[in-house]
Amino acid sequence: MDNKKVTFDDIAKYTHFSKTTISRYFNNPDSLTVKNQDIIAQALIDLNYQENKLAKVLANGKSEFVGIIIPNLYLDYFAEMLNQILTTYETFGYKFLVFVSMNNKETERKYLQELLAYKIEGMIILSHTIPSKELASYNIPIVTIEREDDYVNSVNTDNYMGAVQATSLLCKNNCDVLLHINSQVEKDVPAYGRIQGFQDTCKEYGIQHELIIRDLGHSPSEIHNCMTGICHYLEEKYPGQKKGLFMANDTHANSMLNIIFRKHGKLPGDYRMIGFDDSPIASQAIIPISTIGQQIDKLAFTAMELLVEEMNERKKRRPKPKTGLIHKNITPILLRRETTD
Amino acid sequence: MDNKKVTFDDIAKYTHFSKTTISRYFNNPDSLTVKNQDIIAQALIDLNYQENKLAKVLANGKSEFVGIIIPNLYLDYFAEMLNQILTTYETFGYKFLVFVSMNNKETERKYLQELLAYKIEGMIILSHTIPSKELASYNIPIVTIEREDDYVNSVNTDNYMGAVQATSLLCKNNCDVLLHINSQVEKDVPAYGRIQGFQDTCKEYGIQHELIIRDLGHSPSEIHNCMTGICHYLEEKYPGQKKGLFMANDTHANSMLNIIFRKHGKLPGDYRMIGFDDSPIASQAIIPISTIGQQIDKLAFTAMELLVEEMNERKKRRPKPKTGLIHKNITPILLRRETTD
DNA sequence: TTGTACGCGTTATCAC
DNA sequence: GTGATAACGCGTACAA
Repeated sequence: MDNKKVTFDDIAKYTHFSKTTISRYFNNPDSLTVKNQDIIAQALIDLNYQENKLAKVLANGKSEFVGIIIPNLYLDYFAEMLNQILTTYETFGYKFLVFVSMNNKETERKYLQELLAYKIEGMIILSHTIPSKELASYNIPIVTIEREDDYVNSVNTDNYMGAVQATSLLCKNNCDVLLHINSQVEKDVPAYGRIQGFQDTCKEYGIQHELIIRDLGHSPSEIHNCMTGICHYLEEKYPGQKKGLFMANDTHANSMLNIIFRKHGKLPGDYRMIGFDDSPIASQAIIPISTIGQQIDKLAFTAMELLVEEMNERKKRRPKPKTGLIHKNITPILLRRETTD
Repeated sequence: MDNKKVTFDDIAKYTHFSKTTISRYFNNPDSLTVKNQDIIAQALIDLNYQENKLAKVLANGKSEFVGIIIPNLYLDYFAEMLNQILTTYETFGYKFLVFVSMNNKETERKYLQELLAYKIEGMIILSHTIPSKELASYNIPIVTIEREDDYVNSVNTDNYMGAVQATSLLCKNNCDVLLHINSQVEKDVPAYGRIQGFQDTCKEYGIQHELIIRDLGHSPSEIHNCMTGICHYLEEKYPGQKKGLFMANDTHANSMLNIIFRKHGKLPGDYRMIGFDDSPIASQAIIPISTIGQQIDKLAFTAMELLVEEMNERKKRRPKPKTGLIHKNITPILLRRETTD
């Protein structure tokens, strides 16, 4: 009813104990007699006490806040990642302050300041505009996921292995020529492994292949147009040959599949295709798309695990051992569906 | 470098001012001489000061926190909604503490307690397990989005109007029979308007129609199986007739479309279809799906607007006028694509 | 324009 | 087992 906040003082007066005892009831109950515990417990109910964690933070420094900066939520890779990170609350108890950066550097810096002002104990960074060197300079526990990580701890999908799996499968599907269609990727970001893995594997198999790097656009229609162009290109350049397409992600794969399917009324036998991510779109496509499934749950959980370790370290020893950087790799999973044999 | 936090006291000593003056520099700079402002500004840089908003909150009560409880993030309706809500930070400056509830009542209550403990100024609720009556009893500014809202302020899509638009379009497409396929929906949730709007409009047009209410399942495969069954049912019951399908959402629409398309190699002329939500899947489908687009950005912004008003009210007048509940409606937009004429 | 003193709600350090 | 009392970092009357 009343919004008047009841504090330890109120409880103390009500029970004729001191504030200290009330505090102990919460933080070290065993140091009170069972009887007195009951008295206080009852008082909490009578007075309808609600704890104030902010005051607690001010007093002991542990905010139990973790900051998150994520580029967006319309890519379901990010949405699902955030979902999984938030879910770790059940395990670790950390609360999350989340900011969507839209890939703007200045904006991100502003968000970083806000997060620091709220005394977050650590942060998880998924956006990629701020160099890891700068991130590291904030001198706060940080784990990045799937981005440049030269100066910070990180968790990444083993993109290289994923590409190897995808490329190998296409080879075993007896394709004549292998294509990897991707946009320009910097060499220092984990996703570059998809390109590297594709090339290495093709060479290892000694199979004809081509790397198609283009600006694939961002909106669905841009992607669609670009894929249409590439489709024409392929049919002219490799007529009659069995083409194995390793797409950069499931969205692109779906777009390409739709184009081919509408053209031929099916996925012709001279096309095999595999995507990346295991987005919902992959299984909801006109034909379920084979893909390399990122284990987003594991990525998220591992990231928090790593971060929690770091944060605990901060709380204990003064002389932090300053161990080297930790980069964890999560192996993706090959999901065979209907666009490969 | 050092993590020793520098406080107003440190700045005060460094500049030979008092703490109060430092505080004023931030909250009422004009009350200082320009010269002294500069001195303090320089000191902030020299000492590398970082503000502590938690202390500020404890002192003045304004946490600038808003709590969010959202069912999940794998439905992109929720993901996009969260995206849009978080984006309002640029406008209103409120930070968001977000919890994913997975539709568990006890879990949600626990989250509510956590949120209250962090002195949130208000909350936005998208999950629907806790009755609005209980929510209202927490006596804190609340806005719900698209859920039962008998006792709280809310923002909802005008589902009824959306259904009217969809149904009317199918009528104008000269369909012989109209079908609305949905799962069981409680009458007190806004989405029920889709069913009501469909029925009313059909009656108004005097057109043959059927309401198909089934448990449509949750996983993609469950949905697929269910849609397959319904498809058979329709083709047997309404052979040769032009069927206008108003699907409960785009995911269902896409699933149904895939089934029909794979069966006939196209969307036959005796099928028209329209979905709901304007999810990405709608435009990425094998044929772009006509749909009723929820204006998620407007829903989110309006919700925050409403919440901010409430929160400001709390900060000012003691005798809050206790005005009646506010339920805002956002009209959806008909998006004609290729599954309707 | 600037300073003093106290309050915000909790924890930590001593005592008893 | 329990209780004073001083932090924690900042805001805010009230003075000067």
